[in-house]
Amino acid sequence: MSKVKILLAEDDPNLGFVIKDNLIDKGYDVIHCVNGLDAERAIFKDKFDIYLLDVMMPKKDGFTLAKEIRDKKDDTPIIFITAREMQEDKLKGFTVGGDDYITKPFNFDELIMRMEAILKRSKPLAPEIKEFNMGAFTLKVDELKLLHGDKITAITKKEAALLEYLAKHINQPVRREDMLVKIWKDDSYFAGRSMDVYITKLRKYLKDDPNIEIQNVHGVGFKLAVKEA
Amino acid sequence: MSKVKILLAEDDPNLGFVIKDNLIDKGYDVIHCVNGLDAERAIFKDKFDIYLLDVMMPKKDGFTLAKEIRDKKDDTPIIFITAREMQEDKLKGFTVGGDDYITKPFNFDELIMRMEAILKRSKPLAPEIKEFNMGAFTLKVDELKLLHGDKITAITKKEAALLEYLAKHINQPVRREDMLVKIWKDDSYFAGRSMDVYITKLRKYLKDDPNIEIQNVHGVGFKLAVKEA
DNA sequence: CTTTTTTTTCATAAATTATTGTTAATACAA
DNA sequence: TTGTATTAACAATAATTTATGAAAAAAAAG
Repeated sequence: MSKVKILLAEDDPNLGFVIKDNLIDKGYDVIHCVNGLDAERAIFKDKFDIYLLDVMMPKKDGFTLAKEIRDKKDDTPIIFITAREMQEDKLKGFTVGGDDYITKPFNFDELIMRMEAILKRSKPLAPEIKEFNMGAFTLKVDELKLLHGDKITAITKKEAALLEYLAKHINQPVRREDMLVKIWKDDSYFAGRSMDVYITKLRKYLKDDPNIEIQNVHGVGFKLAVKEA
Repeated sequence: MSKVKILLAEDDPNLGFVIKDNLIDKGYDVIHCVNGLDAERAIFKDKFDIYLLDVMMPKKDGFTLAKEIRDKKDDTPIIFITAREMQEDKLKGFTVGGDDYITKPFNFDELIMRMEAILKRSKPLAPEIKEFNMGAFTLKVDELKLLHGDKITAITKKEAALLEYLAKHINQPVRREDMLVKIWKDDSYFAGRSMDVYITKLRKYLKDDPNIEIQNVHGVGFKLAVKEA
């Protein structure tokens, strides 16, 4: 199991460093942003396991960030940090999709335990070996390999991610938008064109088995269709 | 979706009833136990979606209950309720496998939101399949399929949307204007003509079963009429 | 820093679906 | 019954969406 990756958005330099150091000490991987805009950039660039967002920050507050995260269909856990013991803030935090709330000054162990409690629930969706069978093929996601009989094709990370998504929803249509948000993290025109290119590549890989194909569902997305024997 | 079932273990009769009534009011299914032993019995007898355990209770305290729950490999979410603002209690609660912690007196909305935040993560979200039966046909909205016996007809997004609308109001007239606004988002002359084309298409699909038809209701709209056997 | 691999962009073609135009049929009211 | 508005059906056109090769850019590896 690789390290848990945390985005810490906290503008108070002292508190921020203390939290960061302690978290790193506990074995977490921490990216520390000192204002809302930096945090926003990190959110759109990288993937984290949990967000620790200060509510009051210059440029962009924690609630706004949380809303942007959820708008991206990212359901990564969010814990808010606030200086005030304000009920309205707590409720607002949950309303924008937060998972928990911790008030400054806080006991560091409590933060750790709240984090662990949340991660415990959001993690189990990670089966150790990500392997999918479709028709005559086997996709080994982490090894970036596509197996067909004794033929092994090396594929790229994006190819694997896309095929994994299709394989997870085998024989049912998946929406373009969902795949783009999930894999490209960007539902734009060009991301869409890029995905089309990848669909073409995957089709080439899969054409060895006539029983499996990636069908287009016009105006909706694609479907990995397998004909049963 | 069936009701979320809560075990509430709270010995304070006033507080207990207030919480129970409020939860029931919010649409939850609540079993209320007034001491630790009753709660223990309920835990071993029934299955719940979430536990709300008071820490301080006669006969058996909340932490012990939590430990028993976890010992029987039940990972149902647990929220502790406590009267004291004691850090050690918080930590102990998490240590025995609790998910969250709420201190008396608490804001009821906060409890609800904390519960929802936890349930959101512990529930495997059901995709919710939109499916309609009409006569001998089954419409699978998201799969863009119309099934009739073992015959599967692929239909387009708009056809599916229109037929879904009609199916939702089966055997009752729906106004042209309503369908246009809902599906075409445009109640204009040409949108109306377009819809007529779609009605024609749908009629072709449905003509395999003489018991079902899209009737025109002159000056009003259409009606998906099914003759019962 | 250079090379190699991967990913994105671009241009264009192809496929599919949606809308519009036209004409005929039907229903309703006077 | 007759005139008018509404609806049906089909064909033609338009618009949108997707496919694909090749080139450019970006990222990773050496």
